[in-house]
Amino acid sequence: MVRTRFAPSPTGYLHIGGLRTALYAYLFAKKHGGKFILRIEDTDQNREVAGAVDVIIQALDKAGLHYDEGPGVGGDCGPYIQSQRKDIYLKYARQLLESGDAYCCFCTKERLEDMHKSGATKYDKRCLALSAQEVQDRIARGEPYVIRQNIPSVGSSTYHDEVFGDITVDYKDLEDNILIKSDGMPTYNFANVIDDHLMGITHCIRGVEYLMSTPKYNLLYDALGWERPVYVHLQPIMRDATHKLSKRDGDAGFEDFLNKGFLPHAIVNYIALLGWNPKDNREKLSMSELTELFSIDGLQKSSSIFDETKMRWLNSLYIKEIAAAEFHSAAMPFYEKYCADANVDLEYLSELLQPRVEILSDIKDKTEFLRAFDDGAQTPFDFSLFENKKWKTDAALAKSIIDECIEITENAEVDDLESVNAALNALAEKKSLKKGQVLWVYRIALTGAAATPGGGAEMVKLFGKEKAVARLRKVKTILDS
RNA sequence: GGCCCCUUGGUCAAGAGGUCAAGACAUCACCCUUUCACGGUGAAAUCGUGGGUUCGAUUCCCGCAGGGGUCACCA
Repeated sequence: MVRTRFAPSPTGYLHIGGLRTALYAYLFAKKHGGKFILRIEDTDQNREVAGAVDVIIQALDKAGLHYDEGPGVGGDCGPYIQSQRKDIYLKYARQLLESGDAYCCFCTKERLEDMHKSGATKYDKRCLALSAQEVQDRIARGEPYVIRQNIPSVGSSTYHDEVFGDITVDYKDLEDNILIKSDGMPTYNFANVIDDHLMGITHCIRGVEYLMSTPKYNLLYDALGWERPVYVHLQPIMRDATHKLSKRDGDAGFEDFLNKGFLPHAIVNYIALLGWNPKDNREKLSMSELTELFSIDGLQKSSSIFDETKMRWLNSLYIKEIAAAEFHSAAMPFYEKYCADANVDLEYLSELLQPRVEILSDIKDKTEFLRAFDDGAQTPFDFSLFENKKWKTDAALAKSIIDECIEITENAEVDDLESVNAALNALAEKKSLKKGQVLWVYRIALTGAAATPGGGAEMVKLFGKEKAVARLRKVKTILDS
């Protein structure tokens, strides 16, 4: 049975790269009828962030990555939070101490620092030479110590990675890393191995930053007599050619994109395609399609650059297909923020906006005309907007038909778009103008904006007759003066 | 710096010795259209570099360059 895991450290937000790692682990497990597990790696007590675990849990839920075992849902291999598993690690550390695969180290941070200053790139194994008696005495004296992994000083290790192939690393390039810190907590290097084994993880899917240290973990698996998992290392998602997506630059949080008005699945769909492809040309894929198509041989060896523009495009596809009511409620927070004083039919506004926004926050710009017109200025907008080179219109033309426009609006059956347009067409005919000329002038007079989410008739319906007429009258006053 | 990894248009990418080197986003043009958007058609744009191997290299090998990763009592 395939078992994969997502093992984030709780930093207070879910990184887009982390989400993609989680997604691949999830898809791989689901594709093979296996289990997807969430484990929290919080062994660094200095980095604790309050509420951070909930942030991750909620984000995974929104993204649709439902885990089978983990905090909150339980499972047979709990607890799933490493800080609650302290004793477990200690037990195996002792076993390693006995077999000689690990040793106690009393070197102070100062000595370690001095070593590095004098050019050393790794720990010199000094404490490995300590006698059993001396170790015992110093522990008894209460001297702080750590437990280090005893890595062979010669030889090399080769292992297979599913995306990078065979990776060989010389032992001399590996340090005797710390397994148990002086506070008794394990380091990632240790906890990760113990937990992956105890939790039955069969496929270890994680970032490339662990590619080089994997031989160390393999040594641990071997020393403990455990079977190594299959490794799948993933290249990072980049902001540009030389920088990773980072929290610091504000372009890395899943929640940030949600707040910008991206739909959760659009984000998931997009990042699925960043570093993986299904070998056919489909790009808009549901979770079940992703599950069905996912395969590690579609994984990319090189890193890829995050392109928000393309994600916007994908998002627009999803926005167009959601139900009108769903769009409306998703748009609500943006109306509250940007259209609070607009006094228009918001449901109708949603109907007009849904096919025209790529992400929900586009609502701000798309509704600019609702805010700009009524700002109390003498001229409600720049009348040069009446000028249209294709239709050959200008303010003078506007002036010549503004009375009729007002009249049509006053008599309009506002909800009946066709009748309003018919009246406008009749006006064009009467004045020997082209349809477009009248319609352009009418829409501009009504909205004062070069681009609006709909034509003149739609705008009248949106504003309501009273407001539409008031606007036209205001324009007439200025046109006449 | 040592070690490990990566390198196809602006971006995501297919391609695995012989292709006019797919497709998508973005860009531009045209069409549709009362604006914007949608949609349609089309254009421009790519194999980092130098050597090999081969009848033939984007594809295989070596070097170089560029980029990334890693060398913590962080994960």
